[in-house]
Amino acid sequence: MPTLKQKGVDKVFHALGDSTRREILEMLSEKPVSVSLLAGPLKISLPAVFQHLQVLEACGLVRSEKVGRVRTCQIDPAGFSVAGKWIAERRAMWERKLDRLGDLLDEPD
Amino acid sequence: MPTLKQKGVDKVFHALGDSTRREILEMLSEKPVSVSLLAGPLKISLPAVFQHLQVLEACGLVRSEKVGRVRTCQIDPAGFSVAGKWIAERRAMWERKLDRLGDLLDEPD
DNA sequence: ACTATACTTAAGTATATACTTAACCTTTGA
DNA sequence: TCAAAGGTTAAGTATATACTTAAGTATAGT
Repeated sequence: MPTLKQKGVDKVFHALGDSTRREILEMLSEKPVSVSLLAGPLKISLPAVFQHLQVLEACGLVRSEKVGRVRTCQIDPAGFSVAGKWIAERRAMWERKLDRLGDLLDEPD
Repeated sequence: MPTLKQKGVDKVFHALGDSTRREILEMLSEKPVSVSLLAGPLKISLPAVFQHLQVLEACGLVRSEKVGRVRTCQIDPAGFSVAGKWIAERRAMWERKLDRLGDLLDEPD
C-alpha cells in the first residue's frame, strides 16, 4: 500500500521535526532569502545553516538557485503537499473510525 | 508570534519523522490495539515498541488506557490537528506569496 | 591583480535516539 | 498458590544528528 513513497514522508517529517529548520521555513515564507541572510538571525554558524538547507532541499521543502556568489532560497510547496497529504489522509480515516466507535474505549476487538 | 506553542509542534513532527512510529499509527488507524499486538508485526523488541508509544503519547498522537494487565492504545487526533494546522497555515501563506511572485525566480527545472 | 564577500567542503565532537537484553511488577487463571 | 501473560523499568550500546572550527572555492568590486 502506501509503503512505497513513504521514504519521502520520512524525510519531510524528519526535516520538520527540527525547530531551527522550521525557523528557516518561517523566514522563507515571507520571501526568498539568501543563505547568509538566513543565517543572520539564527544563533548557529553559517555552515550549520547550510547543512539545514541541504536537508530542507533534499526533501522538497526548499528550492534554491545560485546566481553569482549568492544562493537564493525559497519555499518549495512540493514537500509540504507530501506531508499535508499524509496527515489529511490519515485524519480522514480516523475521524470516520473514531466516529463509528463513539466514545467507547473498551472495544475488546 | 507563534513561537510559544511551537514546543508541541516540535514534538509532533519529530514523532512523525520515524517510520516505525508511523507504522504504529497506521495500525492504530484501523482500530485500537494492545501493546503486544502492536509489537507483533514489528521487527523490534517489545520495550522498543513501548518507548515509541511513549513518544507518541507525549505529543498527543496516541492515547492509551490500561485495563487489567492490558494497555489498549488508540489514535488521539489532538496531535494531528497540531501538525495539520501548522502545515495548513504556512501553506496558505506561501501559496499567496508564491502566487504574488509569479515565477520571479526562473525555474531551471 | 588583490581583497572581500558569499558560500562550500572537510573533519571532528558531543549529544540524542533507537535499539538491545535482563530483570521486575501486576493481573489472570489453573 | 503458582506460573504464565502482558507490560514496564533499567542499563547499556551503536549510530545518527546538529553543531563546531578551519580551510577551501568562486565571484565582485577597486
